[in-house]
Amino acid sequence: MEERFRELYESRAKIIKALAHPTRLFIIEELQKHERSVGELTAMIRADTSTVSKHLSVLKNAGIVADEKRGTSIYYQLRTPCIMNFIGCIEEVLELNAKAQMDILKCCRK
Amino acid sequence: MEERFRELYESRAKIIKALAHPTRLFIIEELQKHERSVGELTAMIRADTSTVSKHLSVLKNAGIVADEKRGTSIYYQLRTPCIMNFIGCIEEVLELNAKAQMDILKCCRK
DNA sequence: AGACTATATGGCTATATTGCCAAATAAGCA
DNA sequence: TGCTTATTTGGCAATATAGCCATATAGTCT
Repeated sequence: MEERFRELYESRAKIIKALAHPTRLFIIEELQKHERSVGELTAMIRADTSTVSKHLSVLKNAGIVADEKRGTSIYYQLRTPCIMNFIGCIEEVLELNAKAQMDILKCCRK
Repeated sequence: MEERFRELYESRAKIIKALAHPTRLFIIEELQKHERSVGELTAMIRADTSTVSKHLSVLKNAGIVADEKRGTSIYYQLRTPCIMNFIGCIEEVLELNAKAQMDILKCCRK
């Protein structure tokens, strides 16, 4: 693997890592419907504000969401909705896994 | 966020986490072209065999790749090629980020 | 200015991940 | 059987991440 390739994969991995957390996946799915303020998200997630804020800043640093101050709150929105497509693929993996698990159960029971 | 939702996001995050590493992204891209043995991949990546083997087992546990022993080697293949689509979206994020960076540079220079 | 609200940051501990080495396993072959 | 090759596993040190608390910042309102 050549060096410049390694860098490309590194950049991609950084973005993907930003997606790789349950809370952040929730946030992304929520933002796809609506833009949301930190407070609104915090209420839905039921965690410390600071925790939610940190998750948002991870997403923002990765360039996945953008924020906009309006009135007294800061609203976050999804910057690249294509992110959602990819959830579909993850779901496909999960289904395959579940199916494989079923097969194991079926085959070894009479 | 209700409990059962949390579990769904948890499952998704596990899969995504398995993708979130440069070496594993390389492996996935490589497997999309070809199935490959551990040895072949190790040669391309130039890391310890044990390291590559562990990366492969992460991908396998997530259900992203499957392995098949044939002859003296174990060949790994991509189980859900849709994984590749999602790389396209990651690329889109990277491009947006780069563009934003350019804008910053342009705007603040005379 | 002072008080209040919304959000972000620093600091900390607990936990997870990475990558190497050494050792274990598994299979094929002399 | 013993040797060799291919791959996996265990152990360990270095590093990164998560989440909470306390604190800081920024803006609004009186």
